[in-house]
Amino acid sequence: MDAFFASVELLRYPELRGQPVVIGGRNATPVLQADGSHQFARLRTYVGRGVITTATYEARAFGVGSAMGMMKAAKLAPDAILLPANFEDYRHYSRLFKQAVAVIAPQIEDRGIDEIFIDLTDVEGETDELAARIKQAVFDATGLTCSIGITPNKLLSKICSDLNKPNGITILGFDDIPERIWPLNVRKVNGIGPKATAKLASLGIETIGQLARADQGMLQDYFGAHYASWLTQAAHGIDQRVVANRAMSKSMSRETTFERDLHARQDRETLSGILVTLCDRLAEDLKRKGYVSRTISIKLRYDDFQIVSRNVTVPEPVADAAAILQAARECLKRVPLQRKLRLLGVRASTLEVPGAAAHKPLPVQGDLFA
DNA sequence: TCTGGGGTCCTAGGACCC
DNA sequence: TCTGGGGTCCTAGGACCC
Repeated sequence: MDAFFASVELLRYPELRGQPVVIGGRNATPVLQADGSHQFARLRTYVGRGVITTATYEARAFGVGSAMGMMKAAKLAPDAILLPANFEDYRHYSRLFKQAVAVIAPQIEDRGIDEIFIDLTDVEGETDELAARIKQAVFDATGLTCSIGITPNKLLSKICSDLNKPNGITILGFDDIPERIWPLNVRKVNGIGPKATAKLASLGIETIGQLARADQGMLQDYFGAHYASWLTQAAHGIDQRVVANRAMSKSMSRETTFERDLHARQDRETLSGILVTLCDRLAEDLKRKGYVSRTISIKLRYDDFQIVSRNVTVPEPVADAAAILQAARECLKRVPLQRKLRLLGVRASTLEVPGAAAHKPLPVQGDLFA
């Protein structure tokens, strides 16, 4: 989806169309005026720790974008309109667009709130006509635009879906790789993040084409055999992964960054209240999905941004807030609490659906020596 | 007064079992 | 002058993604 959160907000506030708008923070709810219009906050008035989750393309023209600190963004685009995130709305539109696509092509893999992989192998129709149909269905259901890449596999489609944003269609075959993929920066590959990009740059590798030609032995020395081999395959556009409809979540979590850093002793009451709230919310989430959990974890971020986690496996799966809280407190006892804290989180993993027969995945036929 | 919140997958060591 | 080979589960951290 194109600038998803911001685009959903524009459905509600169409008067903001064409303006730089950013989504983020907690307390920038527009105020309804007596004349029926809204008073919107400007980015320059923002004080606090938030980051931008989404920016309209007009805002991006100022150099602001996702994950940028809002204080920094305010310097680049002080007059941009600031709106708080409404995740309920986004989840609603997320369901709508996914359902609309599913009518045309049922084989779908979820990639988060605003993105999916679609297997079009067995769907009738010409490629370009299919892309147009999908975009139209999404628009009819939501009033929102999306961008589509159609290629032989997930890796290439992910790259291509980004090449013609917003409202774009990119169709590409293996033969097009040298011309259209190899000039791109390695960072465009899903799975090459900031760390790997920096390491590759230090080896003189900037583009996907350079990566494709890189010496395998050198890559192995720097990245290990497994990742090195994946890098080379990726650079050649090779990706055998299937579009998999995952039925169950692996984990669910709730976390929060505090308005100011808190100390385990001085701010004991405040922290305790936050922990209780997080456990309550997590329990709600689990119950809504019908999950129970056997592993409860806590996550702390210290004021120096170091992250630590502790987890405990409980003898019987839990879903209620009190049991989660108890497990979380067990974990907290095992973590150093000298430094001030910036973030606290609680996670439930090893999820099960009570009553459902324990589902063991079938062993995959090995291809190891083929 | 840089740096959110929700996830997935991988690695690696240790305990423990047969 | 020893201490195999296979497996599972648990824990902690890290890279990466939306």
